[in-house]
Formats: sequence, structure tokens, C-alpha cells
Amino acid sequence: MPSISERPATTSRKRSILDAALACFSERGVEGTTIQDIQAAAGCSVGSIYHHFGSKEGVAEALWLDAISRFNAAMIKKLESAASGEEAVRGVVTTYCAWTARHARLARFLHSRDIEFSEAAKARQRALHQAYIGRVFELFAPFARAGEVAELPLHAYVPLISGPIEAYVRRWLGGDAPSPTRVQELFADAAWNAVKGPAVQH
Amino acid sequence: MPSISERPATTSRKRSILDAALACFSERGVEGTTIQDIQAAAGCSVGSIYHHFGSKEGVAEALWLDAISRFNAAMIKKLESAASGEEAVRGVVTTYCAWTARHARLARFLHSRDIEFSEAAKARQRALHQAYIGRVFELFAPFARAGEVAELPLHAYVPLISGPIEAYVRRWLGGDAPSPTRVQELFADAAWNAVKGPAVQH
Amino acid sequence: MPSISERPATTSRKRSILDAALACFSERGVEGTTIQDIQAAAGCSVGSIYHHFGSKEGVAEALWLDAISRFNAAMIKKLESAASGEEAVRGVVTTYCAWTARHARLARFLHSRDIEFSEAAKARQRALHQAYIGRVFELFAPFARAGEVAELPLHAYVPLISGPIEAYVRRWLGGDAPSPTRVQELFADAAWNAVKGPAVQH
Amino acid sequence: MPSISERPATTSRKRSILDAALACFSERGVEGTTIQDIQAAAGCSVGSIYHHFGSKEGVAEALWLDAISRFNAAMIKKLESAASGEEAVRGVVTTYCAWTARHARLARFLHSRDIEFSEAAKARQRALHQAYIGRVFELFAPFARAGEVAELPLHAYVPLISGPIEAYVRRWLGGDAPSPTRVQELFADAAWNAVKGPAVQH
DNA sequence: AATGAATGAGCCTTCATTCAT
DNA sequence: GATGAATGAAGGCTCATTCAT
Repeated sequence: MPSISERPATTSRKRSILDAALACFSERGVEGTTIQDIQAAAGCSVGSIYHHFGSKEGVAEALWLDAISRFNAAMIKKLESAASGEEAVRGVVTTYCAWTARHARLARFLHSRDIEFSEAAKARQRALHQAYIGRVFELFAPFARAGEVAELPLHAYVPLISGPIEAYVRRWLGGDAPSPTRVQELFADAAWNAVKGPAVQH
Repeated sequence: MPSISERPATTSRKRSILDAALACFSERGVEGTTIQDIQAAAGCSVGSIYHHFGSKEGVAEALWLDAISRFNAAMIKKLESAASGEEAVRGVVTTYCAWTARHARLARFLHSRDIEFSEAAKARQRALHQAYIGRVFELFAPFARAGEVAELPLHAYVPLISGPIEAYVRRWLGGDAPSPTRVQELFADAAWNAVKGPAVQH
Repeated sequence: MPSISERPATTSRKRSILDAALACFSERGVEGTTIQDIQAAAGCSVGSIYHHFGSKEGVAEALWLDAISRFNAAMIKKLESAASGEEAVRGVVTTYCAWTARHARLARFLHSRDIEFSEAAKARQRALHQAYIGRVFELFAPFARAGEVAELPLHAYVPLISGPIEAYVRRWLGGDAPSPTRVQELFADAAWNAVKGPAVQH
Repeated sequence: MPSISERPATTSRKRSILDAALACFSERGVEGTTIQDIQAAAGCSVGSIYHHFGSKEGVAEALWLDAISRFNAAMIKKLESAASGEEAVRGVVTTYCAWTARHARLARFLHSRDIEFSEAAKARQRALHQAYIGRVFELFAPFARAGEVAELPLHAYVPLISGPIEAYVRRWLGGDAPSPTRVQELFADAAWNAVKGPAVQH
């Protein structure tokens, strides 16, 4: 089972290339960023990027998987400390807000849909996602069994809980809305209302 | 005030170029599509595209504004027939579902964020959006005044109502979830719960 | 059946690119020649080469097939006028000499083995070769039936007749031997001796 | 005078690099082979190749001179045991066949013409060749003086004797003809007929 | 002797755009 | 309006070579 924990530290050169790439990607998009851009930002040679990542796509993929791992780790950590269904659901919304605010560029990168990843990268992502979503459902299971959380179609939970805050954050990242911290309680309410179960007093 | 109605009829050549472009864009993305691709798909010459749209970006922009206009028109039409706040809110969700299902490629194109449009196009879009959102609030105003719809921060309404179904549809377009028609009532419930006002019996 | 005749005249731009490529290839080899070299020699743009030939390899292949066609045509023409087996065999040697002397750069290009052609090009070459070798055996058939030419393993004829002059010419093209015209009668004798049949007075 | 004998023993590391290089060269050609390819095939580091050979060209040159030395040694050994002109000439053909069959990859490498060697290497090669060809003519001299071998232009001997079998072997190496052992007697006959002198009964 | 990360000049190729017909 | 050959700037990538360890 793929690990959900923080990725191990990479060599500083690899790390600095990823950091430089993120800066470039969030300024000009992935397609709009050239290898020259990354190389100049990282203060290394073109060859070094290819030595470590094989291709420009390889850099984007490494960054993508890295970002997913970090996000998942933050979310799991929060859920592991939740003592009730409500706390868990509200935690998803607030953690989404907090992580996104702290890692705005990484979040923008994860939201961008102008990348076509290799099959290998997508497979790796699916593995990460399976491990992640499996753990999430595992953590929610007790609350579901207790009737705190309603029984809904499996694919409905995530959109119902995260959809509003995702949509809001997208607008915020695009400069079309104020900071999400100002609405997070409101959106946490909505998320909880959308999935709370029969055992909860209405 | 920019028109919200259906796009004006264009020459059949322009139309066929837009159709070809949409097919290419949804297969390979905007950046991934070349003028040659569009030209081959439309069965015309390169020069013809430049004659009608001036540039590749011009094609994407025309298609973008066209899609927005069509979507907005469908939504406004639905809202104009809503007799209550609940009917209006649920109408947003179901119309979003229905339009997206009927125009999947166009929806995917609108969802893609790999385009950097010209200032002129963005201005035109803003104008369309202002007209649209203005009309939407105009149509909701009576229900808000009657307390059917809650008073919330302005930027919260759209994410709360459309966020879940948008998130779901994104997954569906990506092949990761079943057809949205199966969950649209559930999501309409959630939308209504999220914004219904004090005048409504809970 | 593929034509053995001279290839039809191509547009002058294509022709001038092929000519420039030949000049470059014979000076620096195929691997050693860059697209920039060809472009500069042809006085055209980089794009124009790609427009007509698709790739650097495409240029080399077109030149290769062109050279083969021309050589084959010259050889067939000579053989069609041969009235006896001896005349035909000696004709192969003298035509080889003459064509090679007149088209030294093309001959050097055909002799170079530093090219790896595409399957499509190799298939086209095989077709040309089949048509050529078929016609050659057709023209030799009467002399073979008459006993003027000996019965030998099929794969032995060409090496026995052309091998010595080919080896000599290779040395000449490499600057290691005098002009082949000075030895062509000697090599024609050897070729005829190697394949003449029982019906010939020894 | 440069030695004609078998190459001196090298360290096993140098040997394994040369073997790996030969394998790569015969699969992908010299230009098509990278230092990385050789390094991977030899199971050593990039630096090690540079330590031993100085450059990629240095590897090819060492292999080239090694192959030439080996071939020459085999040929000289055969000629030293020839008791007559005919035996010598036939020996050239059969030795060419045998050596080529036993060292197919090395033979293919010697046949390839996609290498541009350094002046130093070419000088070394010329020296080897002078020593070799000098020894060959020395060994043929008695037979020539006795009239067993005809008086011909100097540059004609090698093409007349070796040309057919070279041409045949080239086709065999290219997969276009059966094993040369099946025609070697026939080609030996032809070689002898091409150069036998007046003292021989026709 | 061995290692392999780092370098960077240079190459092939793409593709939006132009313009003469 | 339509055509498509021509253009050339710009980008991704390769790979021989170096050098600190």
C-alpha cells in the first residue's frame, strides 16, 4: 500500500528545481513555461533538469504527485483527530481552506487542467488516490455506522462536502472573490447539512 | 447591454470552423490543437481560418463567448419561469446538469483552464457575465425580499448552489463518476438547503 | 508494377532542396549535415524543407530513392540495347563506371552506409529493386537459355559481375585509386570470364 | 614497423568496454550509439570510459585498429602457408569468408562507413595498412616472378580478388543472401581466373 | 581507477502567421 | 473569399565531456 505520509526529502538540487518550476508554472502556466524559464529560476543547467526528471512533463508530474501527497497527508492528519462525524466533515472544509491558503501556488497548480500526464504518472496518482480515499472512508466508517453521516451514493460525498469550497477557492485563486477564511464556517455548515445523518438532531 | 439571447447565425463556413475547433479542443486541449488540426477537421484552408477569425486565439475566443452565451441563455430561460425561490435554486442545479449533459464537449471546453484570452475577449466576457449575473440577481430579488432565500455574502451564493454539481460534473467529464442525472435531485436538495431563508419551513 | 523510368520532374523548390542536400551530404555525411546546412545551401527556410519532406530523414530518403531510380534507369537502358550475353555483362561494368563517374556525389551517397531509413522508405526501395532486378533477369534470360551465360546460384551473379568494379570505385571515391575508366576494360574481362557459359569458346 | 600480430592483451575493463561498444555499434551504428549506451552495456561508469579512451571517438578508433589488426593477422598467417599463387589467391577468398563468418559484428563494423576518424588514428591505420600490404606483396612476389600471377595495375589486384566476395558478404550481412560458405569455392575460382598469369595452363 | 551529477552548445522540429495567386 | 507554400522564431531535448569526490 502506497504511503500517505510526507515524501522523503529529495536532494537539494531536485528540490530547488521543483520549487523553481512551481514558481514558473503559477506565473505562466505549464504550457507557457519553458525549460529555460525553470533553469534560470533554479539557477541550474538545462541538462541538470533532464538528468533528474527526464523531460519537462517529468518535472510537472513530480510536482503534481508531490503536491497531492502533501495535501492528502494534511487532510488525513486532520481526520485522524476528529472525534465526531460533524467534526470530520467540518474539518474537511476548514483543512481545504487552510491548506489552500498556505499553499496557494500549489493549490492553483493542482486546479489547473492544462496538463496531460503520462500513463505512468496517472497510474502513480491513482495509487495515491486509492490509498488516500481508502483511508478517508476508513476514518469515516465509524460515524457512518453510528448514523451520524447519511447513506448516500458513494460518488456524492466528496462533491457535496468539498464542492462549494472548491468552487469558492477557484474563484478566489482567480481573483474574483475575497479570502476563503471569511466564509469557511458558512461552507462548513453547508457541508455538514448536506451529509448529516438521521442520528443527528435537526 | 450585451444580448443574452442565442448567438447570431454566422456563415456556415464560420460555423463549421467553430465546430471543428471544438472537436479538436476537446480531444487535445486548446494548446495541444494546431491550426492545421482545425483546418483538416473543418475541411478548409489555413487562410480561411485567418480570414474569418484573425488568429488561433480568435477561434478559441469566439467559441468561448459563444458557449458562455448559450449556457447563460439556457439558465436565464429556466429562471424566468421559476415561480418560487426553491424552484429557482433547484432549476439552477437541474439546468446545469441538463445543459452539461447535452453539450458535454462545450462544457469540458468551458471547464478547461488552459487558455489565456486577450483583453478584448476578457472584456467582452465580463460584459456578458455582468449582464448575466445582473439578470440572475434581478430574477432572484423577489424571492430574497420575501425571505425565501437567505441573506449571505454575495460571493457565496454561486459556490453554494452550483459547487457540488460542478464538482460532480467535473468528475463525470473525467470519467470518474456515473451520469449526473442520477444525483441531480440529491444535489438540488443540498443546494436549496444551503441557501434557503428564514421564511421557509425547516 | 513500379515504374523504372526517370521520376517525373518535381517542383523546382523540391529539386533545389534535394540538390543542396546532396552537396551537404557528400561533404559532411548525412549525420554530419544539419537542417541549417541544407537550408542555407538551398536558399530556403527551415519550414520549407519540413513542408516538402517532413523531416531530415525524409530528405535523405527522397534523395536515396531518386538516386536508385536514376541508376536503375541508366542500367536498364544499356541492357535493353545489348545484343549478346557478353555485351550485356560488359555493359554492366562500363555503365557502372560511367554512371558513377558522371554522378560521383550521388554514387558516394549510395555507397554510404550511415543511414537508417524508415520502413516506408525501405518498402519503396524494395519495390524499386524488385522491379529492377526482375527486368534485369528478364533481359538476361535469352542469353542464359542460349548457354551464353553460365548457370550459377542466383545470388552469385551480381557480386561476380559488379563486385570488382564496385570495390574499385569505392577506393576511387575514397581517394585511394585512379579513375575507374583506366581499368574498366580489365574489369569487364574479369566479369565476363566469371559468368560466361559453356556455349562460349574459351 | 608496426606489429601485425594479435593485439596486445588489455586490462579486462578496457576489453569489456570494447566488447560493449562493438555490440552497440553493430546494433545502432557508431553515430547512433551514445556513451550512455556503451556505459550501460559495459556495466561501468561514464568516467571510466573517458579514463581509458579519452573520448567516444577514442573507443571507436581503438576498436577499429583492433579489428584491422586481427583481420590482417589472420590473412597474413594464411598467406604465409601458401605454396603456390593459386593457393594464395584462393586463400584470400576463403580466409575473407571464414574470418567474416566468425567475426560478423566486427566485419559489419569494418564495413560501416559512418565514421570520421582523427588524423592520429588514420595515420596509425595507414601504418598498419602499409605494413600489411607490404607483407602481402612480399609474400606474393615469388609467385609473380614465376609468372603464376599476371602483371596488372597495382590497384586492380585487391578489387579483382576480393571484390566479389566482399560484395557477396555485404549482402549476407544485410540479410539479402545465404551464407558465404556456400559460394566460396565459386568465388575463389573467379578470383583465381581474374589474376592468374601466363605460366598457368588455361 | 572509478563514479555519476552537472554542464551547455547545438540540433531537430513545430506551428502561428503571412501573402501571392 | 479561398488557397496553401513559405517563413523563421522559439522550444524541447540530446549527449559528449568535465570534475569533485
